[in-house]
Amino acid sequence: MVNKIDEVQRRRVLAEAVWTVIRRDGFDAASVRAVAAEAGLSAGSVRHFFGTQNELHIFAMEELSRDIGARIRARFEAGRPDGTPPRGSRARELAAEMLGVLLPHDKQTRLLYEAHMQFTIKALVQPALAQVARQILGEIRQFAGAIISDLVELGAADPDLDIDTARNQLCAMLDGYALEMLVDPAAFEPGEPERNLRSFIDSLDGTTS
Amino acid sequence: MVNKIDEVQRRRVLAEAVWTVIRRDGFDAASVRAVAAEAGLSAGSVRHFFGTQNELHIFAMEELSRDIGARIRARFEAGRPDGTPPRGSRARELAAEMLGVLLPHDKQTRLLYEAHMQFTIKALVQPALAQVARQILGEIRQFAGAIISDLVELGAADPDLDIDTARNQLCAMLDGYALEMLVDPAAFEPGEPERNLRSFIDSLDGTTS
DNA sequence: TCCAATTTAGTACAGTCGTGCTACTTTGGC
DNA sequence: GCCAAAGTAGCACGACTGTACTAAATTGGA
Repeated sequence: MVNKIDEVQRRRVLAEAVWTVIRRDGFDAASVRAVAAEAGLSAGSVRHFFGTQNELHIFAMEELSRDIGARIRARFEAGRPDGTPPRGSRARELAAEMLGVLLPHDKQTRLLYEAHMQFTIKALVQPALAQVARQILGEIRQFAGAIISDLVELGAADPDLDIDTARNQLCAMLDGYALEMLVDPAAFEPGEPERNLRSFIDSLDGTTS
Repeated sequence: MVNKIDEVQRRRVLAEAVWTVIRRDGFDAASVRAVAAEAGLSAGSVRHFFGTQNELHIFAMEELSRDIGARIRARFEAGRPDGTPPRGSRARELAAEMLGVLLPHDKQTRLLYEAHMQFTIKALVQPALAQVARQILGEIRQFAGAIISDLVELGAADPDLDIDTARNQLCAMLDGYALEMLVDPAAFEPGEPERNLRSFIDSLDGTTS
């Protein structure tokens, strides 16, 4: 075996090249040649790791999905360093902070979301991508649901709260803010989406705030 | 003058052909030839009404923006047939109903939004489209703001409500629901987004519901 | 009926595309 | 040093692209 290069890593590099091209020129600009050039390879070499362009696209989107999922789980677990989350007002504050991981406020998150949105919208017309798109949205939904459930369990939210409704509202708000912040970042003052998210979380508390 | 065909109408027809192609295969599939074929014309004929492909794309997006704006204004005015909107709980109910015009629940709205999203995401990588994209988002923002303001003025919402915050939350929720409903319509039960929107509007009332 | 302006159709050109294919270079085990 | 496998580069093919251009068809006014 003369396996000099790490295939897994190489596929990862190519996936990231797809993201870069897509962020710069959109999904359909991610031709085999353009991705190869971005990664500093030849088109023939790319074909050695991905049989078809579609395979490359799907892998790149799945890899992005894995990245976003990992970000979410990392943030969720980091919010509970000692295993026992705080209660009351502090619990809501922490919840809002954790939700911030899903907003494109810093450069890195923004880059991630630009590619994510390009993939997601292309998935509307390319069924092979639709499954992955739904998976990412499902991950966000699950994350939001866990946060809401926790708040109720901790007594930091109205015990009579309709969890499904609150989770769906929160999800929509997250996705909507992400979209709006990508399209028109100048429309928001720094920290504004985060504060509004916090405000929503606080409103889940039945007692008068 | 031998102006036999209506240029305005012809440009509208071509814009709609752009929407159709974009909904079916994505933004970049809207080539001059594909749009011409969709409209039943030749590429040369399309070029007679639009000098370049970019001009065609921008006009198609602006036309869509105008359509959405008109839908919003029509719904807003239809909600006030006698000029004086109702008060209290009925005011909130009406507000939620009006907001429904921005959700892709029926076929026609869905078609409109599929094209809208394709344009919007492509605008992330095509500055010439970005201005139109921000304009549409601004229109939604203005609509949501007007509804919130009305509720406060009518005494149907907490007088101490932070209007900007509520408007931004509502906007994000609208955009997010629209996106999610396009990507994964099966994730929502019939009328669920509308009910959740209503629930949010109701929560703006300071008094215990 | 006929002219002239408008509209349409079609062609041509220089690019880029995905993919299949072949030849070349590199490299680890012997 | 040598060989075989792995990786790379590059070409060829047919198809599609935007745009420029020209010739044909259409049609209303005189």
